[in-house]
Amino acid sequence: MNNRMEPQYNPEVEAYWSNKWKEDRVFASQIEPGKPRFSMVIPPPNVTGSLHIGHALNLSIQDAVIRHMKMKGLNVCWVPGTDHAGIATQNVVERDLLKEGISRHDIGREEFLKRVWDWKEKYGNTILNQITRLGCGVDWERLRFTMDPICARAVRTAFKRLFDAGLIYKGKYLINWCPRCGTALSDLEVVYHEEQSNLWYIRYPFEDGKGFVVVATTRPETMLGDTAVAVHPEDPRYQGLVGKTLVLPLVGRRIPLIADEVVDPEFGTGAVKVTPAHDPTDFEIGRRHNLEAVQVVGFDGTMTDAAGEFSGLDRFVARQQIVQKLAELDLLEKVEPYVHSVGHCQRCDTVVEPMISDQWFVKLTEMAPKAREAVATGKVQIVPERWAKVYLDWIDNIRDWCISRQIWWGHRIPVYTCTECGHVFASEEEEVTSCPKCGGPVSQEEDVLDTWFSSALWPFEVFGWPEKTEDLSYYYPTSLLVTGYDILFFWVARMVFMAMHLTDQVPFEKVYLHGLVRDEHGQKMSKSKGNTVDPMEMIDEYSADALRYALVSTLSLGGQDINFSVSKVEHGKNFTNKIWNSARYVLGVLEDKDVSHEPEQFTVVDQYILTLLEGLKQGVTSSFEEYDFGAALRSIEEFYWSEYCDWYLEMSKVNPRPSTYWTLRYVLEESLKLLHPFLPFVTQEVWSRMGKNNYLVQEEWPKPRLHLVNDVAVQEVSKVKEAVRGLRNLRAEIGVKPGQQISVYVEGSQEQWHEFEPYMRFLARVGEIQYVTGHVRNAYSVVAGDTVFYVPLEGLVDVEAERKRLSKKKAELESQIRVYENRLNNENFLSKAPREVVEKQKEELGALEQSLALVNRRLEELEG
RNA sequence: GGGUGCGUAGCUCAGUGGUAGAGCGCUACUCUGACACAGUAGAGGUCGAAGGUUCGAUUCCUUCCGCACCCA
Repeated sequence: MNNRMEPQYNPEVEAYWSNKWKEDRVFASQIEPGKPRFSMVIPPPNVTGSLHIGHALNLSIQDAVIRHMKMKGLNVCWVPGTDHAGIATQNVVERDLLKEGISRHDIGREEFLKRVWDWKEKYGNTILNQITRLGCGVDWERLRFTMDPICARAVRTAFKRLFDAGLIYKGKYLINWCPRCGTALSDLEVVYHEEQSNLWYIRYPFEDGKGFVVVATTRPETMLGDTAVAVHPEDPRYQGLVGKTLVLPLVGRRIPLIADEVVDPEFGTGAVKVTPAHDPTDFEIGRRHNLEAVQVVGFDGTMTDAAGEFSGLDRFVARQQIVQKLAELDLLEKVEPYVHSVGHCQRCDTVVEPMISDQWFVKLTEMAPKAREAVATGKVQIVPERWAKVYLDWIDNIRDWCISRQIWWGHRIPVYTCTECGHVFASEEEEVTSCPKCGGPVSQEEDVLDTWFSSALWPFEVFGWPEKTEDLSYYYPTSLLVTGYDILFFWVARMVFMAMHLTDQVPFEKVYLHGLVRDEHGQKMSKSKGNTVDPMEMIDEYSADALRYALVSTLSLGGQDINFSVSKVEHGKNFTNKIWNSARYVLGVLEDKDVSHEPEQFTVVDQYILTLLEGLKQGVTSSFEEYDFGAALRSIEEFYWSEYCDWYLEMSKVNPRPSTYWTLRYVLEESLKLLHPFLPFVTQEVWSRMGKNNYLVQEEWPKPRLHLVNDVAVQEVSKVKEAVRGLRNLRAEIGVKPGQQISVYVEGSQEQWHEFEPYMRFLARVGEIQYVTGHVRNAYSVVAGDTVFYVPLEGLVDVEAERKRLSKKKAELESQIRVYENRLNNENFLSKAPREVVEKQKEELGALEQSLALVNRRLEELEG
């Protein structure tokens, strides 16, 4: 017995190992010319954030991949880093300022940025420490932050190249505006939720006093900015009226009644108000019909001077008052309850206001073909494959990307205007003081770039782009990207766009998109629902391995969302303890044994476990190749717990031989290697307890050793298991005390069973064993395959109980036999099914019939 | 409106063209010399519905129903 190993695994060792991996630079990667490499960049988490359960899943998968690849002998490089997360970070720091009662405008841009950097220095390491704690094998020497000078340089260069190529432009367009954040947003940053509201029907009188047109709207406050009313050109209700002039209520503006194809005659009255300054569809109508755009909602969310008497009111207050006023004037025909979808700011959930504004855009429409081709041709392979279609559909409907943000924290747009000659130019220099044309003074754009603009450069900027570095040529394109499907458009697609244009290469060869983590009943996790789980609490309470187990073992090949539950983490912890204790036992047994040489002969039982191990190695390796991490982990657990521990370890206690010791150790070691990518800590800890001085991740990934395979041995042992199970079942049913031995008379082949007698004795608590040819009186019986085991007991056998047991077995066998008979009596089956299938069915039927015959005979004997 | 995924044991999920498996939960027994974070035995399912393909469908196809998500 190895006294150094405690009876319970103590996960406190995890902190020790995660620090050791870091200190010993186990995952630091250097260029090794000629050696195949495997490179990956972390999806950089928000620097202000802390690890959430989705990160934990994402990182657990990547770490499993990295460790597996390293064990396969590749030069692995996993680059860690954090993202500056413009709006989110700015919001956090602004909130702090607010506590002091000041706004960022009070202290100015420079001072504000200083505060953000201070904040980052102080709290920005939180998430990095958490990544360490999870056990991630990242290359810490390559740590990057998206605001590092090298990344800033990459952003400027990327911007300049796109700008000079005419792929970035500035213009006045209708964009999504968040009045709370005070900035433009891209289309992707707007989230829509259904809201219960009203449809207001408003009368717009004709100028000539002959009646009115009723328009239906969900946004009465914007009527102040209406510059037309539109109907569908073929709508019979408005034939002959198009072209007439209406008087805009409350404002008095003369506006035309126009016809436009986009109007849906089914909506409301078929007539809609047109507000080009505050609605995307109306903006388009306005362009087609040369309508004026009157901005009535300001950038702060209050009504502008153009709103007349409502000027200065919040847009929602204005809505109430306008409706009330219309009602007073008898211009409100009716109000209907209406559910519609309203856009909100992804960051702060404020209702987004469409605004016409001068913003910077990337012409994704022009960049799309190359990005499309990369995926369509498989240069970038997306796993699971179905996401490729989603990606292509998105690209086929792509729109230009609004990249300017009216905030301070982020990469400032590197565009300068000469105040002398008016020359506008982009520069990759950090500081630009004079105009390259006339030498005059210049002023830089105030806005910063969308954070995703810089994230889109991540896979190449971390290796030194735009410099032609050795790192870049060795590690780039990266081998794999692992991320959640929720940022396919935000990030994955944009990386492909940028990489194809700027590096002429794909950013990564493969993308594995995993699902999102939900709560145990499949509900989305959210703070408001209170069903979130803090991964760090899970680690503290159960261990990082246990958490990783809970996440990864739940993964399926289809990339479905996974339902997280604490009970899975608990199970993970139980599993690590099982690993610990089985190793504890094996090491105890092996203490004084020499297992350095592979034996020439193995027992059947050794061969059984070795054969299953070979199958497992093959299965796990191919699961890795298919990105089926859940299946890989589940199959190792199944093997390790249900075969190695439950059967082999127990059988090894019976007459152990030198081959038994060797097999015990070999299977343990190979299992630890297979498990290491998933449960790095407990496997490493056990590995070192085995006296190994290296890191398990530096071991070679198990290779096939086919000479150890023996399928006959597996079949033989299966028969032993069946017999043992039958005898245990009998013991339980007739209430034999666990400690009490039973005698067994075997009616079957002594040749077959003799070798396994010791195992039967041990596993089923069997004492005396005799072989007989006829039936045994006063005994219970167990039919297993072609053998009957009789178990005589002191005292009388409960004939009724025995009859019941056998009848149940008989019924089971008969129903199975019926299925096989039906099949084999079917002419079509015999003629059309493959020969080997038919043969197999016949064999199976034969075995079942043999068992049934034995059961029937026993039942008859009971009568006699 | 267009698209995707999912409906298998009480719960959470694997899985396969030849009458279904796991974990948790449940019942009974065991602190048996690695592990009670464990072991042994057991109960529990017309694999969402209807058609079709097939010798044979829980598995492949179609339609429908229900749930979730994405896009407009």
